[in-house]
Amino acid sequence: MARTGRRPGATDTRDEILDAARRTFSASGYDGATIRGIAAEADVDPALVHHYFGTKDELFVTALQIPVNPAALLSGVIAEGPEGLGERIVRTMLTVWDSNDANPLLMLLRSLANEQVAPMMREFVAHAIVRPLVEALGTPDAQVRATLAASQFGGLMMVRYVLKVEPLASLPAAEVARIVGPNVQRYLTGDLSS
Amino acid sequence: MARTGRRPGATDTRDEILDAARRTFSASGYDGATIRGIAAEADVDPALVHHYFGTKDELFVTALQIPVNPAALLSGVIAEGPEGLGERIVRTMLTVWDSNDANPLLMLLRSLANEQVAPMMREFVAHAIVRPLVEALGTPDAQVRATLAASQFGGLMMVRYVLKVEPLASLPAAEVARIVGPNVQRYLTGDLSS
DNA sequence: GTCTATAGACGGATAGAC
DNA sequence: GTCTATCCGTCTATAGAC
Repeated sequence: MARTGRRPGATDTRDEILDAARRTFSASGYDGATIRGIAAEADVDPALVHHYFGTKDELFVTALQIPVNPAALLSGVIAEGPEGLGERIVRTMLTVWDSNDANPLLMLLRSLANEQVAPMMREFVAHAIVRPLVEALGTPDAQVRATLAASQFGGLMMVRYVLKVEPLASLPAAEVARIVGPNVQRYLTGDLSS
Repeated sequence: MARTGRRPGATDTRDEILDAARRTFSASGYDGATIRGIAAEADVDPALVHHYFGTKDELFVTALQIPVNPAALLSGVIAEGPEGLGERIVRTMLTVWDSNDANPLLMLLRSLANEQVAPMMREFVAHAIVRPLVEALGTPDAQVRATLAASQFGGLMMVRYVLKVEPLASLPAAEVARIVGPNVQRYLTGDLSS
């Protein structure tokens, strides 16, 4: 099955453009990325990009189709049974993504991140969310705990207010708080090694 | 303190532009929002926007300065003590944001969300993350549980890979999995009413 | 304070030569 | 298959009249 080396008789310009597109979309976001920029990154003419992939939107969608199917990966992890599932999922996700930037979900997330807004966002999270929590906790591991809590806050807002995934988007605030609260509490004051 | 009605002798065009900017940035994202669009929303000439706020970037920053200081809000919640802090924070956040769209953090988040990418993202989360989990769980509340897990995944990716907030961005995958795993596990198979 | 007019730049997309 | 040339639209930003 291994297919090493360059196949003779065919150029791989198309794949090079695709790779360049993935890198550029991930780095600059969908809006920030330009056809011209992608072409420069791939060292080809901008017209070639259109020639192979049509519109910018089609290129983006094509760039999302990646060999490694994340759903299949997830299914594999699930198949090992419910015990310790949470830890296995997180470890698998992070391990894959730490080592592999060409990842569709990561590319999607980074494509969301506008270059000018992302730094403001980090600033905001650090100052308005993490810092007050760190001061309130006052423990050596406060920074980790506060950041973990922030990750849950951020994900909740993402799912509820931006992506509006049901049923979480429509659940009453009090009910969500009742369910999510204990998890945040564990991050802040609970035993993290258990 | 109440200030009802329009004050005589001064126009409030500036505030109207600012409000329009907040609405537009929240709805369309930073890139998607245009000075022209904001001006139209405020029913004024585009040049006026520049006149009052300078560049688009300055307008964005100004729009972020909101009367309600989220850090102060958070401090108030923290001051009530560590017991039940997690639930109180989540409830306070959601309650404020459910009723008030003119919120800086929410505006930042939505400004991240490109109009073309956000739907793809929702699709991806629903199909590649939530659906496999729902099928694996097979319980009536599987949808809620899977969405909650997705919220933690998303927040983690946001903090670790997009915003790169330390120390969470540099922690080894295995350690993050050990810490975050139990929280995900609770969402998937734990008792949500406790 | 408000608007008209426009400069100036950029990016997506296409036609067509080679 | 690849590139040149270019059209066309959109945007920010400014100068200046009223």
